[in-house]
Amino acid sequence: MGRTPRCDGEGLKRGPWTPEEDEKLSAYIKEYGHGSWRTLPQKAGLQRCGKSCRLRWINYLRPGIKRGKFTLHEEQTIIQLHALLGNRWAVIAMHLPRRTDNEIKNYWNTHIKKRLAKMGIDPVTHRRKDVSNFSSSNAATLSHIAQWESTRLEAEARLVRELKLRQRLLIPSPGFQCKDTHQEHDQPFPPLSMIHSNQVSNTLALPPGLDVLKSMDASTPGDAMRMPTVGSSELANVDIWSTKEPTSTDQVRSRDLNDGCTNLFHSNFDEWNLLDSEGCLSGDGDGSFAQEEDKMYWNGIVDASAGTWDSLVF
DNA sequence: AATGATGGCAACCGCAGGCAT
DNA sequence: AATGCCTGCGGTTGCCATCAT
Repeated sequence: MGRTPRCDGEGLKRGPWTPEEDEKLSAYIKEYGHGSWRTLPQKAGLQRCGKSCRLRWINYLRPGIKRGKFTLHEEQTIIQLHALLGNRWAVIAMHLPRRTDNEIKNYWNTHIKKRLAKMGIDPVTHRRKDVSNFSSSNAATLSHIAQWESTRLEAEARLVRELKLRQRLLIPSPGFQCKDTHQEHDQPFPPLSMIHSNQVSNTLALPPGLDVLKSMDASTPGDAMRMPTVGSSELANVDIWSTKEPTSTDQVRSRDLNDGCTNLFHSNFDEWNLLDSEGCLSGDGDGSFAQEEDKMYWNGIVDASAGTWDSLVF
């Protein structure tokens, strides 16, 4: 494997970007595209290394980037996907259009991680840290933990179900938009007519970010016992039959499936009515939740996952 | 008001994988 | 097959603003 050149070239600037540099970079990319990042700085008249330019563009200057407070939907998507995927920020970012992996990573490290830890939930495993600790904790905390756990399991089960359903049908979920981590573009699935006429490949690759599902698929009995269940009515909510005009006829792309998962999450969150006028999380913006708001927040989780613990059907 | 502690976030570092030669 | 380049990713650092004392 090749060696990565360091950004320590003679006369190369580092550190915070100035407005002038931003303007140069933006203007150049808008005019010519980024092309090779290595050669871009020279062409654009910047005393930066290509890597620095790329980072600045992707995380800050790229059009359509959403900044500021995370919405409840976004936060829940992050938490649930992190429970499934771990620190795979790039994959998680695919589910949060217009957010960068760097921003999500920062938000996790500075807000969510701390909050979960405060509640006695291990941010790494998404499980209770120590049962004995909770024997003396108050009922509200216990309730929150239980809610969190049920929601985590719910998310896992939904992903597995969705995957299995699509594998069984050998079709992807249509209507979902394909969102590249760093470049938004729509790439809907081909219509069923094309699929049925074998105009598209039957290949359904497991999304790279969802490799975990492979192991879950062959889960141990113990793991299976953790899986919550879902009635057939929920499957009906998965809109697998809607069609859109195709732009791709080759094969199902893994990230499309990823996005399907996001929609799945959001289908539950739509029931919530906990957002402020801007659709943002309650709170004062410094990451701390008032106790009452926190209760509502987590109660929303349990509401969303209520009634899904029936029989296990895959 | 001064100073240290803490939090938030942009940016950097180094590794890994894909691809071309 | 080996090598090198380019890009993407995740972890970490360091700066700056805010808060606490």
